[in-house]
Amino acid sequence: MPDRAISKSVIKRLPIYLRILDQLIQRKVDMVSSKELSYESGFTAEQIRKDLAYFGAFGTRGAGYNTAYLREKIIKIIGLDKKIETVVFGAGNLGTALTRYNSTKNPYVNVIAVFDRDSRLVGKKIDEIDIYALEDAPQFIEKHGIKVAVISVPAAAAQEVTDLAVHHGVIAILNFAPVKLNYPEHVQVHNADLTLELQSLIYYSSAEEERLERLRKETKGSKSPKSFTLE
Amino acid sequence: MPDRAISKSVIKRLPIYLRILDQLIQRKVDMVSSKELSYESGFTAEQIRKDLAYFGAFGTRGAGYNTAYLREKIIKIIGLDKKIETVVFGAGNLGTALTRYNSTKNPYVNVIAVFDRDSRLVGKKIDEIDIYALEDAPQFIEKHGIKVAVISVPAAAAQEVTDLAVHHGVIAILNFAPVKLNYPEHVQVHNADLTLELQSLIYYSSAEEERLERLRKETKGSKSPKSFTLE
DNA sequence: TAGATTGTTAATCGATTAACAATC
DNA sequence: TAGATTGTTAATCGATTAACAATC
Repeated sequence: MPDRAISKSVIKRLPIYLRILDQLIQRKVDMVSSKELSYESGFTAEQIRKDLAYFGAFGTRGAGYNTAYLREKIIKIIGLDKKIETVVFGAGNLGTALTRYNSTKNPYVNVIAVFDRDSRLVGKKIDEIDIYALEDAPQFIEKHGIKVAVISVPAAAAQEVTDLAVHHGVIAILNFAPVKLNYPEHVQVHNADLTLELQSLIYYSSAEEERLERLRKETKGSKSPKSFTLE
Repeated sequence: MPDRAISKSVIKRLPIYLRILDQLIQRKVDMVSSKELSYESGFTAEQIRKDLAYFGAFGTRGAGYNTAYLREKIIKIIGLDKKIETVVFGAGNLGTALTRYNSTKNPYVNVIAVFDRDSRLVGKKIDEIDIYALEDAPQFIEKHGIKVAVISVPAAAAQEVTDLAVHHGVIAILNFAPVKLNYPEHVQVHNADLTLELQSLIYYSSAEEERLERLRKETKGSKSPKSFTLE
């Protein structure tokens, strides 16, 4: 186990490696080299080897990594070896999507309850998962020892829900509400603001458009557009 | 405008600054210092000043930044000054959430169409937005000159949809499908894999749990737990 | 043994932080 | 002018890339 804190960039890549390993194992591939992992993931082979080396020597020189063994190791490192139970706050479209997705496609994390303030939704189900009233959350969280929660409520309600969750034992939150949450130091909050993602993407698309436009102009204007590298 | 390419980290922060400025303007705040922006955003004042300085000198020494002026500038930098029209592929829960959200809460980006393969959805609407058949996408994209698309279809369909979109002029994609897409160099793809986010969050929550456990043990074992710093 | 590929150390690159002169 | 805060340069920190010895 690591002495120094591992960088966030490394941690963000681990689940990607895990998914690739899952796919390889399903395809009955026993061994994989860092070069092959590089091809599948888009990261460099050096980086992959270095990332893994932070946690131990999991490979075999000359041969590569045993897929099943490496998978086990990564699962342990992330902490997915014990089944993770999580709850979702907000049974809107996003909450529903997240609940559905994580109960069917995510083999490592289980959504076991959804909470919503809207009494018309309470008592209904998302697939097999019950929707409870927000008031029932404290008891539920404590009873099941829930440590991880997903917040997909409107921005105005997000802080209140955070306070509630944290107060009853939640220490990790994935927040989809477009607000900066306040929370105690021991709590981990990751923000997944889909609007921001989309907006920053625009920057690159406009840059690209301008580049293309400039290109068109230059190509038109220049006398000899023979050797023209796109870069 | 910048000579050297601006780093991705800077670009990711710009929409956050923009949102804070929007809020300040709504609260009739005219001027804001980098220190206040730091408080609102969680980034350091130095970093904010440096980020902005990449694009020009927008502030007034001794006074700070004019909120309306800085907002205008950031909008121009990101490329949100021309109304951005985008389309969503996949009218499932996630696609619906994204469509709703960006048509009501995102003042800078407009979803103008949703495409889905499921004929039972075609012809329906998400709020005011029409759901079209996937076959109609090529014509629609070309007619409206769509450059940005959101992909929220199942993993198995994502590559096909990407190919289609790119082939008809899309140059920027926000991809929610948990697959590594292949695409030409001139296309920008941002991946927003919600499962991966959740999994990497688990790492920190287990680390935190272990730390708390260690703490409990140590506190129990030690004779004099008088001066005990959490950090 | 020869070939392949890891694990690790060193070199480079990039991003953040600190410091401060410029100036409102 | 004095106080405040920007814009910018220099210093530090951290992450990625390159190189290669270790070893299967």
